[in-house]
Amino acid sequence: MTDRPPHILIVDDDREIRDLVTRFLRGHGMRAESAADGGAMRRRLRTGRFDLVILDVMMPGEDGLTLCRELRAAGSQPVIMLTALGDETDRIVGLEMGADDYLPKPFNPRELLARIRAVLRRSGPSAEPPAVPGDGACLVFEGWRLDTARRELRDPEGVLVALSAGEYDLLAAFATHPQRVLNRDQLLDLTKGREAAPFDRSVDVQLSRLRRKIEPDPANPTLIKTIRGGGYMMAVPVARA
Amino acid sequence: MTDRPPHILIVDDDREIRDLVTRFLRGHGMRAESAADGGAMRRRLRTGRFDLVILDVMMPGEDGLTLCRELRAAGSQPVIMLTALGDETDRIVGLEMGADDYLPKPFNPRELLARIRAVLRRSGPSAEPPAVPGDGACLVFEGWRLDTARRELRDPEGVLVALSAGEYDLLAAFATHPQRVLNRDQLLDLTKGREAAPFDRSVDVQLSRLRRKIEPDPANPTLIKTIRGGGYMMAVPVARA
DNA sequence: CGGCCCCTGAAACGGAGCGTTACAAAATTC
DNA sequence: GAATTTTGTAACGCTCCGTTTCAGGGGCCG
Repeated sequence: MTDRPPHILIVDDDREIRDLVTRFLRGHGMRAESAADGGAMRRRLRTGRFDLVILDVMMPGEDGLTLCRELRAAGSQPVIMLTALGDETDRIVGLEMGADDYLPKPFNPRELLARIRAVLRRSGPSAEPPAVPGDGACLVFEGWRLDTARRELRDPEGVLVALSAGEYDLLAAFATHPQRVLNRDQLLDLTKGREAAPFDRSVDVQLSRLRRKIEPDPANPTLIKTIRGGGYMMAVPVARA
Repeated sequence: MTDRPPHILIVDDDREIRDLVTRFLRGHGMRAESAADGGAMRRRLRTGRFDLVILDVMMPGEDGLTLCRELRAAGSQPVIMLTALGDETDRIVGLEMGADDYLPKPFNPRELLARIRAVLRRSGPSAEPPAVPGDGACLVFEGWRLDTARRELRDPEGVLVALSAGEYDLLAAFATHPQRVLNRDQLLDLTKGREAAPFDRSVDVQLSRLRRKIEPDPANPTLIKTIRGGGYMMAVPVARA
C-alpha cells in the first residue's frame, strides 16, 4: 500500500549512460542514483536503501557479474544486468548469478523502464528487509542482542524487549552502521526509504522512544549519542554472531 | 541539517587551470583551494578538511594516479580525476585506483560542476570507513583518554567527562595535531568545516569552555596553550592506543 | 618605566537545535 | 467496525553555541 517512488541504483563505468538513465528514470517519477564502479556502489549501498540495482556487465576492474554475485549474497534487491548485444554467454551467466532480468546494449530507455517496472512488480512490495545487508545474523552490542531474522531485541539478561516496527528499523539502521554519524536524511532513507520533509522531526521522536527502552539513563545516552548539528551515532562497537 | 558549502581541493601543476577552477567553483557557492603538487596537497590536507579532491593525472613528479592511491588508503574523500582526452588507459587505471569519476581535458567548467555535485550526492556527507572495534581509536595524553570511536573523554582516573559536541570536536582537532600551532582559521575548518567570519571569536569561547573542563588551573593552561598572535597549541605529546 | 594598543579570557545575552510530552491521524488487531 | 497500538506533528522548555561586550594583560614604543 505504501506507494513511495522506487529507488534505483545504476552502476556503469560510462558516464553518458549513467546520466542518461538517471535523468530518464527521474523524469518518470523514480528516485535514481548512479555509481561508476563497484567501490562507489558499495559506498552508496552502505547508507542508502534501494529497490533495484542496474548493473553493467562490461566494466573495468570488478565486472558486473562479480558485483551481481556479491549483491545476491548480501542484499535482496533485484538486479537487472546490461549485457553486450547478442552475447548469449553473458546473459546466461548473468541469470545464473541471480540477475532478475537482462537487457542488451544499446537499449531503448523505454524498454528499460518497462523491465524495471516488471521486475519490481514481480519482486513485490514485501521483498526487502530494510537496512540490513548480510542478514540471518544477530547483531550484538554491549550485551544486547538484535536478531535481524526474527526482528527481536533481547537485553543483556536475555529478556525480550518489545519494539515497534519503526523502533526496530531505527535500531537496525544504527546497528548496521556503528561508530558512524548518521544524519536525519540518512536515517530516514535507511528506515523508511523516503526523503526528509522541510521540518521533519519524526526521527527525533522515534529515537526518543527507542532510548526510553534501551538506555539505562535516557537523559545521558551511552548507546546512541546525539551529535549536535550532525545527527546521531551508535557509540559502541557491534559484532555479528 | 548541516548544509555547509562543500570544500574542494584542486591539485594541478598548471597555474591557469588551478585559478580558473578555483574561481569558478567559488562563484558557484563552494569553498575551493588549490595545490600545485603532491607535497602541497599533503600539507593542505593536514590542517584542512575537504569534501572532495580533484586530481590531474599528468603532473611532473608524483602523478595523479599515485596520489589517488595514497588518498584512498589514507582518507575518505571522494576523488575526481582529470585525464588526457580519450586516453582509455588513464581512465581505467584511475577508476581502479579508486577515483569516483573522471573528466577528460579540456573540459567545460559547468560539466565539472555537475560531476562534483553528482559525486558529493553519491558519497554522502559521511563516507568514513566503519571503525573496527579494537583499532587504534584512542588518543592518550597526560593520562587523559579520548575515544574517537565513542566520542568520549576520560580523565586520568578513568572518569567520564561530559563534553558537548563542539567541545569534543575542538579537543579532537588538537589531539590529532599535537605540538603544532593551529590558528583560528584552521581550527574552524577542522571542527566546523567553515571559514572564519570577520570578527569570529567562537573558537576562543569554545576553548575557554573546554579548558574549564580539562585544565587543572584554567587560568594557567598546561594542556592547550595560547600562542599570542598565532593561535593555540596542544602542548603535550599524544599517543595512539 | 609608563602609557598605549591590541590580543585574549570570560561573562552575558539571544538564537537555534534537540528532548520530551500531548494530541491527532493512521494502521493494526480482534 | 470498535479498540488498541503505532506514528507523525505541534509545542514547550532546556541546553548548547555564537555574538557581543568589557576587563585584564602582554608587547611595543617613547
